[in-house]
Amino acid sequence: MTAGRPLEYDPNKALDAAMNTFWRLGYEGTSLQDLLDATGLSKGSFYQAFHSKHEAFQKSLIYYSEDLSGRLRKNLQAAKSGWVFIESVLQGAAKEARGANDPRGCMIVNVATEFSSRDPAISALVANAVKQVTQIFVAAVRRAQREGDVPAAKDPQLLGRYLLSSLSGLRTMVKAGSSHASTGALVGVIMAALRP
Amino acid sequence: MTAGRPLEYDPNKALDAAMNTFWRLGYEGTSLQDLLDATGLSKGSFYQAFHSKHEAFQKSLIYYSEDLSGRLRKNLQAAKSGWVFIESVLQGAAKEARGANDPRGCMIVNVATEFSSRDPAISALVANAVKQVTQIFVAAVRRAQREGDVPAAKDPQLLGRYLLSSLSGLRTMVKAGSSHASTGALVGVIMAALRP
DNA sequence: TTGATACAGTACCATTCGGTCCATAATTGT
DNA sequence: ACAATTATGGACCGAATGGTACTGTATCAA
Repeated sequence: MTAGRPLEYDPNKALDAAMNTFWRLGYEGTSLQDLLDATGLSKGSFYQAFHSKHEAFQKSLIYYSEDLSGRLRKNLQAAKSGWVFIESVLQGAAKEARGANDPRGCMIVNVATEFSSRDPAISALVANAVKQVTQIFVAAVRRAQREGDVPAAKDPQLLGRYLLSSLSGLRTMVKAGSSHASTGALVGVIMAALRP
Repeated sequence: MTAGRPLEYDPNKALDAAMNTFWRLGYEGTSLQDLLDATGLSKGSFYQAFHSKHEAFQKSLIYYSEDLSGRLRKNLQAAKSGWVFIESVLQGAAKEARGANDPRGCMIVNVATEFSSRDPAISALVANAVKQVTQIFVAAVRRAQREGDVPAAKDPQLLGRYLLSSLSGLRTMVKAGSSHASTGALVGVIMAALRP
């Protein structure tokens, strides 16, 4: 009954390319042309795949945060301990410190910064993504408490949010031009707050 | 020898208006029309005062960071103690949590996030602004050490940078939609890292 | 008065913006 | 073979972009 010419591009690849462009340049900073160049699609195909720039952006944001959450969850599972997981995530962010390639930071944070609360749909996506990631950090703290690296008396919810906040602060420092040495040392201070 | 009709607008007011617009909407997000509306200038006057959008943006950023540094320095001097100063700055940021008015965050952070290292001139301004503010936090930590609220053995430079990082993390959480209750509690955790 | 400057307004510029439309090409089930 | 369905690239769209230039007119110092 149905039929039709098959797609010549990989929809997932296209989404990935679009996402990376938005990640790098922000929403306003990304022109339609940038997206066409990145995805390799023609205008027609682009508007057939995503129906507008705005929708492409939303899909990109969802794609990014699901991918991020997935990787974090996997890393937490695979990690030797909750403590080590937390430390490696923070150090990973610190290590992005600027070389030739400019650090893109976390797309969720970038979007939150660019849009604030101006766009309700975007705000909801951001809030949801933050919730997901927070839960992972909370889980990591709980595990670290079970493993004896973090005092059981502390509030894991609070510490989880603290870690997320610290992580995005770290990323901002990196974007603002801090050296790797500088940001690396910060990780120790951040984690000291988890200790008795 | 020279002469001419005097300015009818207050250049400082115009700069202030431009700055606030950029602060709210970002560089790409601000159109020339937005600037004309905000400053009340005609196109002619605008290009006579600032010579381009980009230049207006740079002046706005400088104006913002000098104003910020000035206010912070004054507050530090007037504060009862270094500790109290630090706490009030952090609580101030936490208190911006979203009501009807969307939080604008810190313009320096917004700019760093929007531009990353794409624009060297902007990067330099950001780096300089960060340095200024960092020094104020370092001074606050030093004072808190003298006053006995922070152990003398700690590295004030490191703690100063930690505070700035934490502050911008906090602001990001606010922008991402965290409640006041949530961010307020974070301040305690952040400051715990300064304690023995 | 003269020369210099600044004003508001507007007409204009090329370019880019996001987005639509359509004629053609490719694939399918019948 | 054929109709139905879908993808493709490019022509085209109106609006907005940042920026220039030019009008008069007003206000000053010398």
